[in-house]
Amino acid sequence: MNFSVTEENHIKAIFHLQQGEGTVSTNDLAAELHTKAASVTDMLKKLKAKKLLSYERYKGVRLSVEGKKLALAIVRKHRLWEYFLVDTLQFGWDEVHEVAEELEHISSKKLVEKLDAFLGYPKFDPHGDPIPDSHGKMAVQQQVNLIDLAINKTAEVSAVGSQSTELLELLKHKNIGIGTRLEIKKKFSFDHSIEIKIKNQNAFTISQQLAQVLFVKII
Amino acid sequence: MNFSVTEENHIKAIFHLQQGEGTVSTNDLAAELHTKAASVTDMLKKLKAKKLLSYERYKGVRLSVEGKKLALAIVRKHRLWEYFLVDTLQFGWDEVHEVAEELEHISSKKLVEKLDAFLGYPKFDPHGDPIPDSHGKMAVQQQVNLIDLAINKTAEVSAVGSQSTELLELLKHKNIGIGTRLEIKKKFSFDHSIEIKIKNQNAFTISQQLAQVLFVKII
DNA sequence: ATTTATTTTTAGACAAATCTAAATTTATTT
DNA sequence: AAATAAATTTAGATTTGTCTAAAAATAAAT
Ligand SMILES: [Mn+2]
Ligand SMILES: [Mn+2]
Ligand SMILES: [Mn+2]
Ligand SMILES: [Mn+2]
Repeated sequence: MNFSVTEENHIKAIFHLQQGEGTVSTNDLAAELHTKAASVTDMLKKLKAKKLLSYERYKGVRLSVEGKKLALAIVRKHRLWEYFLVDTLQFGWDEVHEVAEELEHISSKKLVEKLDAFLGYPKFDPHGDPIPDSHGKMAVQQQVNLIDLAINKTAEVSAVGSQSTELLELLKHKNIGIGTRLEIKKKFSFDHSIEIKIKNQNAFTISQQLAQVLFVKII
Repeated sequence: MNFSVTEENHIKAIFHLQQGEGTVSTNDLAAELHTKAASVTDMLKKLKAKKLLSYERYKGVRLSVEGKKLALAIVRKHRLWEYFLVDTLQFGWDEVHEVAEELEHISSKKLVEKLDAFLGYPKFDPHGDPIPDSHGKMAVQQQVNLIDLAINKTAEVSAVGSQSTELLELLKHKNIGIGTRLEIKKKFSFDHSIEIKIKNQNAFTISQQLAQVLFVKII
C-alpha cells in the first residue's frame, strides 16, 4: 500500500498526540497539522476506509495496528535522516527538522535500511529521541525530566521536548544543547524555577517552563 | 519561487528533450512523462504564466533562462543523489534512478550544497552523466558513441543513453557496465552490429541498437 | 489544391486536498 | 433540565492535476 504525503503526515500526527495510548481529538489534530478541523474530518474518513485507524464521528480517533506500523516507519525515517544530516553532513541539530519533514516521505524501503546500516544503526536522533528499528522497536531512554533530577547529581541533557524555534533560540542563548553536562544547585518552590550549574560557567536559573522540556540522563 | 513535483518533472523533461537547443512537442513530452497530451497542454499554460518557458499554441515549447536554471538545479540534485546512493550507500548503479526521481524534489538548498561537499564535488554520476555545479555549469565529457569508436582502440564505457530496465537487464547479461574496458574487433555493415572484446573474455557481438546507447571514453 | 492523417488544443468531467459557513452533536453552566 | 458554549461534522466551493472525447490547426499525401 502507498500513501500520500498528507496521509502520512496525519498518521504521524495522530501517533504523536496519541502518545502510546489514548484517543485523539479532531481539533488537536487540526492544530498540530496547521489545518482546519473540517479538513481533518475528511481525512479521518479516508484513513478509516484504508483501515489505518478506528474512528466514530464525534468520538475521536485511534490508530489501528497497521496505522501504528506506518507511523513508526515514518518516525524511523524522520529520525534516521536527522541523524544523517547532523552526523554525516554536519548540519546543526537545530536546523534539521524541516528537512527531515520532507525526507521522511521518500518511499524506498531499501534506502532506509542502507542508510541505517551506513550510520551504524544509531539508537537516538540528534534531539535525543529514540529511532525505531526496522521492526518498529525503539530503545527506552533511561532519561528523566530535569524537574525531577536530584540536587547535585551530574546529568547530561539527552532530549528536548519540543523543536520550536522559540525553544531553540532560548537554548542557544543559555548555551544548553544535547550532551551538555549540568547539575541542579537549588530548586525554588515559589515559581518552580531551578538554579543549574554547567562546568566552567557561573550558575544561573532557568524557568519551570524550560526545565519541563529538558530531559537528562544521569551519569 | 517554489514549484510542485509535477511542475518540476515537466521542466526537467523539457530540458532533456530540448537537449541544449530546439523546440519540444506536446506529444513527445506526454510520452516522456507517461501522461496525455491534453494534460501537458494545461501544464504548459501554467508554466508559461510562471515565466519558466515560452510557448505559443501549436508551436512547441522552449525553456526560458529561468526554466533552464530550474532544470539544471533538479538535474544536479538527481545526479548528486545517485552518486550518493552508489558511492556512499553501496547501491548498484542500475537501481538508483527511481529513488533519485523522488529525492531530486527535496527543496533544501543547504542540503544539496552539504551533500555535494560531503561527496567531494563529483563531476559525473554513476551513469557517466555530468553533474551540474552550484552555478549550473557541467563538465563536458570527452566521450564518443561506441558506434564511432575506431577498431582496436581500447576504451572504457563511461555512460549509457538510457536507464530502462530492459537495457540494464541486457547489460547485466552481457557483463557490461560503467568502467568496463573493451575494444571493437569488427563492424558488420549488413546490420551495423559490432564485435567487441573485453579483457579475459571471448569476443561477442552486440546489436546496433545496443551500441547506440553506449558511450565510451578513449584511454 | 483537395483530401486525409497527425498533432494539438479545448470542453467538460473527476478525484484529492483544502477552505468557509452552517448545522449538528456533545459538554458545561446556570 | 434548560440554556449556553465548545467541539465536530456536513454542505458547498475552490485549486491542482488528471483524463476522454470532440474540435481545430498543421502536416502529409494524393
Ligand atoms: Mn512530513
Ligand atoms: Mn528529532
Ligand atoms: Mn521526479
Ligand atoms: Mn543518472
